[in-house]
Amino acid sequence: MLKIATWNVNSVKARKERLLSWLQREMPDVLSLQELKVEADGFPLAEVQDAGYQAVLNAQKTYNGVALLAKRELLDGQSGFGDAVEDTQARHVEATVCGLRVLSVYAPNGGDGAGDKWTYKLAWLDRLLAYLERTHDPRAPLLLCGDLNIAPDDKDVARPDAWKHTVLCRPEVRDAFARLLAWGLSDVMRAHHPEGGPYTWWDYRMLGFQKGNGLRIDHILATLPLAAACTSAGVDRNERKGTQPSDHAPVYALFDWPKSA
DNA sequence: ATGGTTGCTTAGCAA
Repeated sequence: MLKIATWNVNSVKARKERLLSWLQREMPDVLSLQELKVEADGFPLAEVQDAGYQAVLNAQKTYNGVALLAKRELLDGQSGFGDAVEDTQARHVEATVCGLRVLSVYAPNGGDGAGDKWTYKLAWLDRLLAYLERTHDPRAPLLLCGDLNIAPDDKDVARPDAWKHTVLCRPEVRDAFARLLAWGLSDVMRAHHPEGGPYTWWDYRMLGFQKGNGLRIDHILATLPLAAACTSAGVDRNERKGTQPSDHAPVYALFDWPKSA
């Protein structure tokens, strides 16, 4: 059994104690992190290693930054799509663990949906798909984990009318999500929660969590050989409570898959 | 329509 999780921690510095205690309590085999917001030397590597984890980082100062943590060896770490685009934002890292290729991604938010940030988001999602098509095989065991900044369906939004025209819900990004699935990825959360949700993010503004104004924008997508082995999936909603929470809760999925693979 | 909160950086941006 493999436990895979993904968590946008919204600053690994601000979330260090929460991250370490969550790791020790939940002991996922693999944890995908987003929004580290620190350079590599600001990442709490020694503490993470003390907790029994290896790490592969694509770190960046102030914004973005992604990582993969794992109890087993992380092999062949790689960052960035290696395409023709000049991109300074750290939004992708991947590695092989337990025979799986695992990607941790932080998709652009898209801002107000009018300017450069929106153009960049749509282009980045296109580049992600092109990268998968170019470098990966959907018949192989692969996991795409992270904050895609897409709520795939109105069922994934507590108040769909309020969010309908935003960058998280517009048809363009829902189409990008659908194209990832068409390539060969399966939304394991949807498979185990066909009713929609559970939500993974609540805006700090407007006291989103307190008002139940959530969306499902963090995802674990699996190619078919792995999706078939997924036995359950959920969101650790409690981690959004208490003092100094991230605005995202951890998302996890269990797979009937050998750790030794 | 606007506002509300948090984090990084230090007044303004990003989410």
